[in-house]
Amino acid sequence: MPELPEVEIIKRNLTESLLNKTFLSVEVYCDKLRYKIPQNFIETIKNKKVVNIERIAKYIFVTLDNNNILVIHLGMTGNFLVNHTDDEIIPIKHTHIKFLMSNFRVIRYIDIRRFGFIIIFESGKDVASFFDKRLGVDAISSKFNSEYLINKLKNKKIDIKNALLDQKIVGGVGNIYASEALYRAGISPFERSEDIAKSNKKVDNLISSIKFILKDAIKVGGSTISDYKNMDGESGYFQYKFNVYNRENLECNNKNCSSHIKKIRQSGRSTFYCDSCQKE
DNA sequence: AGCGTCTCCTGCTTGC
DNA sequence: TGCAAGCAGGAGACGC
Repeated sequence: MPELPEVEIIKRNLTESLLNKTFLSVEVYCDKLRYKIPQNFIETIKNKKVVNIERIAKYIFVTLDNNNILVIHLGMTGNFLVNHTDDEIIPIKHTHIKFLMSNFRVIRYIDIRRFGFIIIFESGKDVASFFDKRLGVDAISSKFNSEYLINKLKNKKIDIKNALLDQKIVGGVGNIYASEALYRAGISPFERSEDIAKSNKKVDNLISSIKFILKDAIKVGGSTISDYKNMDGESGYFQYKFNVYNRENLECNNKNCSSHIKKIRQSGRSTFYCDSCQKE
């Protein structure tokens, strides 16, 4: 599932193919994504040049030379596949949008579950007001610091695992890296957010664990990025070496620990943890 | 207001 | 073997 590291790699990949290039054509095969693709989508993009691409949390922002901004979220299964027009373009199921760029790159947006979306904003101001309500700071930015996090957690009764999933608290962490970061920090997923906020040590540890895990995953993804061109588009995401995620009943990777990884449900989401390394 | 649950979607896995 | 149920998860909607 694309969380911050996967989105960052996809953003870097898109930058290579899109930046300073012009959309020659756009084809929409399915407009029913999380938000319906608007009627004017094609005409808004066609013949426009990409002047900037950035990522905040799990969002990718593509700025065009008419100042319009494409805001992209990959949902659960969204991905972009890049080919050259000279390549054999193998048809792939669940291809919803196809872009042809002025550098003869064919970029396909593929999204099996269609939880992703691409919306267009006319200005940066519109983008800001959209995100003010629903997004906190980016998890690997310097703005994600102890003062910020303590402030966000201090009155929250929810489990810390749930807090990490709340994009208004920290942007970019999803269900997989939330479990991984808590394991690395040695913090129980059940610990209440307001209690974490009372301990500077825990807060600092949690922040550095989150940043370490996300940056480390970007490094791993970065080394496998060349495979993207030849990918079949079905799997899509690189595999990080998880310590807890999807490791139910397997031995804890901590050499000094003889426990096994537990899997439980927290607010309808699976949480993986080690009950001996992660104590409240 | 704050928090938990449901929902959208498809494909893979599990169980009868 | 075949079918149906269960599960996976991001984030907005909804309900208490």
